[in-house]
Amino acid sequence: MLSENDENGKFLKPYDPAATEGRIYKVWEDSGYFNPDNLPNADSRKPFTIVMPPPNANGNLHAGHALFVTLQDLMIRFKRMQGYKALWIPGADHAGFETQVVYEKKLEKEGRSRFGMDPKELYAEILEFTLANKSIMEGQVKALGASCDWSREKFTLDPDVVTRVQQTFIKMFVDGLIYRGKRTVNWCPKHQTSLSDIETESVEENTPFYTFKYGPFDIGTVRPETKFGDKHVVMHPDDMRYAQYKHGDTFDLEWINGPITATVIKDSSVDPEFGTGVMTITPWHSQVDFEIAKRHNLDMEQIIDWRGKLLPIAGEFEGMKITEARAKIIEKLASKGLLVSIDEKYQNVVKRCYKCSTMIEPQVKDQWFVKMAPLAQKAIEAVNAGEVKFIPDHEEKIFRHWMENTLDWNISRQIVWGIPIPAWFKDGDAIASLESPGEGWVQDIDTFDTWFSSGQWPLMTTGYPDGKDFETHYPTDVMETGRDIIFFWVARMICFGLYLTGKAPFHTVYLHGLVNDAHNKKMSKSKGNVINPLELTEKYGTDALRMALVVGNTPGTDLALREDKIKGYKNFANKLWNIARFILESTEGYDPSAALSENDQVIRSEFDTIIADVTKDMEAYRIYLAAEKIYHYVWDRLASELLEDSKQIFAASDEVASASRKALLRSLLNDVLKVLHPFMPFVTEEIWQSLSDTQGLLMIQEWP
RNA sequence: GCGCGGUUAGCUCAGUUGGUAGAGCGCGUCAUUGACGUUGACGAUGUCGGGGGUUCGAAUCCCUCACCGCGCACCA
Repeated sequence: MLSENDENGKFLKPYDPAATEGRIYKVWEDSGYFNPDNLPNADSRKPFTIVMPPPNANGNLHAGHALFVTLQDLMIRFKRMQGYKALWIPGADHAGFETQVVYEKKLEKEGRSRFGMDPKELYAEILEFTLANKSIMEGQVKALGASCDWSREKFTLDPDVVTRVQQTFIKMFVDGLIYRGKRTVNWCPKHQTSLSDIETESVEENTPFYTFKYGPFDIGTVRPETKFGDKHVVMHPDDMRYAQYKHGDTFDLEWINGPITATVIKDSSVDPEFGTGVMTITPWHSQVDFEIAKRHNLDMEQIIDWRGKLLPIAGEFEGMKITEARAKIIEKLASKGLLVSIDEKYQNVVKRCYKCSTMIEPQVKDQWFVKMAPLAQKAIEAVNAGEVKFIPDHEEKIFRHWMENTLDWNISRQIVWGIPIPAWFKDGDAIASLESPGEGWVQDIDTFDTWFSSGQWPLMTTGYPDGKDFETHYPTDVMETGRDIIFFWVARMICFGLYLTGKAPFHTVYLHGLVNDAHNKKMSKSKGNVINPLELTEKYGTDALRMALVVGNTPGTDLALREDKIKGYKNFANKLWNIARFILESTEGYDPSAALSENDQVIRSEFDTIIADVTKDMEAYRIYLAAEKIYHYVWDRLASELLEDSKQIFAASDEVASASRKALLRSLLNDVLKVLHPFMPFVTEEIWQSLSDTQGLLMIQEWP
């Protein structure tokens, strides 16, 4: 019998994750096996590689991080045990705009503002903030049991990454895939930067639709405050109602601030069915109008400044915020008898900044753009060829749909926190170069969209183009990440990978859903329903949290994280603990070579069938099923039936039957620990270390 | 407007190639101090969103409708 003073006396008490996990993690880390080069027979192993999505180093880990760490660690531990050279590369993302937004909020709380700050000073402050967060996050990733190779950890601002990202930019510029363009961009007046199309949210809103008298025409608009400079009236060339007006005709009219001269433009992009079939254009503040103006070579003028206030062209309205100006402008037009009608029920799509919900102001600005069409074409081809597979597979349709309709990507950001764009300007010329091309050239002060660098992450982490891991570990195997960043990240990684190496950076994309609260509502600070995963690991143990995140959680589906579910798996960890205790106690001095009785052989092969089934599920990434199957075997079959049955056998005085059963239980326990290890690494390793017939770390045992 | 999901037990969700419905939590009854910060046995609750079709057989395949969620979208 076990006693308190025995080496294994700990089994007399319930399993204590808090006293176990840190110690076990250190044993693993010290073993060096997180680095696959140190694994037994490393050279003959086939590589299996996962690049960890680098968490944004601007805050604590949230429940979504816990999910991806768990899933990826599961895959890695499974493959490592299966004999692969399993490499999981951790990292951290400086997360350009995201981090800058977080830091600006912090400044705001301190009564400071980034505007007016010295850019170098601001950069240094954010860097310090980011590095501090990065180190906290590393500790949190470890607490979740991540068996990633810390010796290969990368940060998106590592000097080699920065240089390589800049070189990609230059290469794309030379290849004609990046151009400098004066085009309509999504401008956030609060954050004072342009944003890509996917960094805006289109929200349908009720906005009154005004119709004004514009000379002989009635024109409609939802934005009267932009209309000061409108001097072109556009209609469809085939619209017979306006056949008497010829393209290029001019006419005089009374407008907001007095008489102006307007010109008739015929353009087939105008929908004759909409409104009166006539509109005026504001090319500087509307993408559509900009396109029309460009087609007809019309001049364009800025009406609203970068802060969202009216410029001198607005006359008496100069300096007013557009929101306050609108009502006053309508009032003035009405008093002049130019207001025809108001449709109060009009539904309009408004773009908003995805971070602050400020209304995006379209502005014309010189920016760097990536030509997406040729890149997207290659990506679609790769998917068609089966080079990249999506789990769940319907995500492929979503990917395809986006890729087929993708617009050029604005990669310039007017913020300091990011990788500098290696570009130089002189007399309207723009070129890409790391060094100054000569006298008179001025360096671009913009930085890259953070996804321009993270899009190259699988290349950076494996040492593209000639690093030691590139040959062995690129293309990687699985990209496991959130469904919500399929466009931001997955699509771009595939494009960059194909462009730079001709190979997609991974063959499988496993997309998980969101981790929501217990009622399946999205977690948010404002709702106060944010669950901190680290608190859960402290309360229930990491193994319990991991199981709760994994069981029944199908890829692509959101998960409702319930504390009672985690508690259930804490009980399971304890159940396993007590199974071990029972087996240890009742098989003392057993004979490992005892022959199994016929019945025990059946029991053994029954478990072999379960193992084969679990293995199949794991290989097909049906982790949610694999977890449930092994759980049920352990609890319902092994504990509830086989252990109970064994008590009878041990009580009867049949030496042969007892010897057989003892050998059976030990063999079942060993393999249960192995199969459960990827799911519940801590408790299984802890038990493994207490068994007399086992050697080395469970972590590197051969999968049964 | 286009696209993608979902709708299964009170709640949160599984159901891998079509073969008479499952898990966890919760609930009810009984037992047990046992290897078990309990656990075990038994049990109740479902016309698997509505309708139609294919099939010997449909939660599962097809069509259609409804509702919920999400993504994309330059009609002023």
